[in-house]
Amino acid sequence: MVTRTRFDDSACPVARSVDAIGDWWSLLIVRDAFDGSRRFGEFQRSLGVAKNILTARLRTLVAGGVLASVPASDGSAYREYVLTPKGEALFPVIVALRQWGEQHYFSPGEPHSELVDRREGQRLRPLEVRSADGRRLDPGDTAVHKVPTR
Amino acid sequence: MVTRTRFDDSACPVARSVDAIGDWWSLLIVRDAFDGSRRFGEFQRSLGVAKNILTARLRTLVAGGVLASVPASDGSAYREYVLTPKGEALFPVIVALRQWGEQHYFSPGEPHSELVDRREGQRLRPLEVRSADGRRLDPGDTAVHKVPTR
DNA sequence: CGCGCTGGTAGCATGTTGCAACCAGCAGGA
DNA sequence: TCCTGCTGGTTGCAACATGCTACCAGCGCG
Repeated sequence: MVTRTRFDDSACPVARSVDAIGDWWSLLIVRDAFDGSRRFGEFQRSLGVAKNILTARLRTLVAGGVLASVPASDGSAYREYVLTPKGEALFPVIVALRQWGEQHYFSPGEPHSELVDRREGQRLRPLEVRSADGRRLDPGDTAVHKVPTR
Repeated sequence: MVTRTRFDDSACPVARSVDAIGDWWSLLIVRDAFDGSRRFGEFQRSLGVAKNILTARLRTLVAGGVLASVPASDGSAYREYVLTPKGEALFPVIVALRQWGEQHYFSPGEPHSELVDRREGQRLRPLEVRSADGRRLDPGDTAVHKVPTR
């Protein structure tokens, strides 16, 4: 039932993304999906979310094309939830949130889960916003080009 | 009153970020701050959010150190809300959400607000997740290194 | 000194969340 | 075959959060 958007500045891609994801639980579900969770129970245990909420979120994520519901890979009669290409495209969003959290909400040395490069086992390089010709950009180097309402 | 976290997998930086931001409105407030909004009324008109909600969100963002409340720059007795360095560090998060929205929730050619490089006026390069040694990484190239609960 | 603007509060209806209980299908064991 | 436990839900209800509307206080200008 995501027919009506909650945020009416509909020309802004950020608002549409936010509306498409739905809520924070959905984002954490996506994070868990990146971390390898596939089954209802895995998400439920990992998140500690109420089952009815999880049911609803999984449904809207599937309806929104972020997750797909596929037959379980272990041959059982159950289903699994896997990221679609559109869901995988959320990777930079999750990484950005992760890096911001690492930076500002952990004391130095405090243990936390880490996202590492599978080949080298090293932590990732911080995300960088770059211009079309490759210069690093800070917020002040950018401007929002508002579209005329015509 | 963000004393208690809503998400208990507290070793995950993503969860902490999500908890620190609070809700989607807060994220859109931050987006507007990047776009140049500073005054209560600007946020309110831009977002269409109820004023009591906006009041609460601005307060928690200030309490969380994402925004700072400073005397108005025009000399009036009012206050303005500006991003702190911690708030500015959310830039990649907003850019990532924006790019995902542009990619998946607009028809080609559909008008929308654009974030451009101020110097060249060009749209930004898509964010790229890279390893420490600079290789581009897809989700499958990474793994979450869960921390032992000791 | 009156009026409008900004930046809020207060009260209330409604919607959403979360908890707990319940339930159906499948699987394995005795 | 029946018992038992696990997975993946659904349902009902109480509590909380949201959003709307009305109201209000301080500033600033004429």
